[in-house]
Amino acid sequence: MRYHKIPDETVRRLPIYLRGLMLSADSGQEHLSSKALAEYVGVPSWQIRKDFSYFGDFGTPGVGYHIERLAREIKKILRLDVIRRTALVGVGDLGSALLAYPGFRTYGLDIVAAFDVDPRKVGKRINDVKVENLTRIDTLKEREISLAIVAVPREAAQPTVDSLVAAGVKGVLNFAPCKVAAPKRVKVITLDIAMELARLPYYMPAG
Amino acid sequence: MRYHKIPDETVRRLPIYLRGLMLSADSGQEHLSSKALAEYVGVPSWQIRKDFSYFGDFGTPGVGYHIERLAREIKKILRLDVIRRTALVGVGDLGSALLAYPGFRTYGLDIVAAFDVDPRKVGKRINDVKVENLTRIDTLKEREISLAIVAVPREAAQPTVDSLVAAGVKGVLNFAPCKVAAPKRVKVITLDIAMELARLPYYMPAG
DNA sequence: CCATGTGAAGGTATTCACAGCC
DNA sequence: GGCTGTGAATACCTTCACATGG
Repeated sequence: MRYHKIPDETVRRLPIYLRGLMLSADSGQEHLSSKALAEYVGVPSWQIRKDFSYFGDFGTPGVGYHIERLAREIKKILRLDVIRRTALVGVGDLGSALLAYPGFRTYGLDIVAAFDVDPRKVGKRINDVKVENLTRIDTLKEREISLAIVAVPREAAQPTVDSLVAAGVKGVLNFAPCKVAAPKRVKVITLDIAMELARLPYYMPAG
Repeated sequence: MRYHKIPDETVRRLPIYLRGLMLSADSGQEHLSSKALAEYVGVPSWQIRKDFSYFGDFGTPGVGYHIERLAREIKKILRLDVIRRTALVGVGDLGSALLAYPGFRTYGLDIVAAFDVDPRKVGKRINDVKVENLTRIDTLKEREISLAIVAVPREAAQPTVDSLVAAGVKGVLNFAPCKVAAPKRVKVITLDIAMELARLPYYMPAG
């Protein structure tokens, strides 16, 4: 069943598979079965096969999937096969931590610019990135930066996203705990850390 | 339709509603319609009404929902009506940022203990919490700490969760980018920040 | 024989439209 | 009139079982 529309839930899982594939690439093996990958990532093997079936035949029956090839294909689907330069807005505690966070590299993503309103932060260097004044946000387009991470206080989130959109950004990862509006050509994913912690107690029996 | 089983997706949205209710509580209004709440939180009004319908009749036709009462009820459902003390393991960049993060308070959650293996970090005070040696993790039970946040490197995640489970923790928010195993009486939510950023390009048209 | 890929079945969540109530 | 609560319809996702292919 080639070239079907890929379900959102599958897209959500693709980065997990990619991570697993890259981890298992170190094992020396060239191929990997859906069952073995399932072990790595904690998703049932039939789910993995179903997910992969949405975008073509990449496995070999009796053998498994070619790790290298599958990883490349997933990157292509996720559009991680071209360089994606990312900007960070808001260099507070969380922003600084994100600047130092090595995890983005896993997916070929890099934070190459950082902005803040606070003049005391402007000019600082964190992890090889110089913090710039927020007013310079309009240089993003010419610098070919199409992704942004928003780590500003809640009140500043909407104006921040507005200026990012004006600067030509196409995708935003928002850490501010609020809804932000954007034209639908711009994808916004909001990640409210506290919210995730808040739904844990629901699943805890007692105490 | 009272006392139905609450769908997982509804549980996921409850903290959003709670946040919206608390924000709108400042408006001076006593009541709020599903439509008005929809504006605040960015979830359609029919979805909100459906979600609330799973746990009883809290609204008044023609008037809306009593903000205070609904907020209290949601807290009860999420089991946020009792004190939930939280521990943090791993006081690196991300861990430190989480210690300073004020957002948990929104849900009545507090980080009251922090642990790290690095002796240079032990003894430090961040945001009124003293960093303790990791070996003291076994004191969690007697200190009535049932939630934990894991912000350690990937390799350390599984052993960390193991010792948390041994120390009686019932819920874990894991920031390490990997699957972690735990007995099913313990709920683990893994939040891989880079993964969220990685699925943005998929939704971006071009460039 | 082993592992993939996929129709079909089953389950869950979203969306609609409207009856019922203030 | 306005807004809630909900059955019914729809869409979506998961799970299974097995035919197919190396």
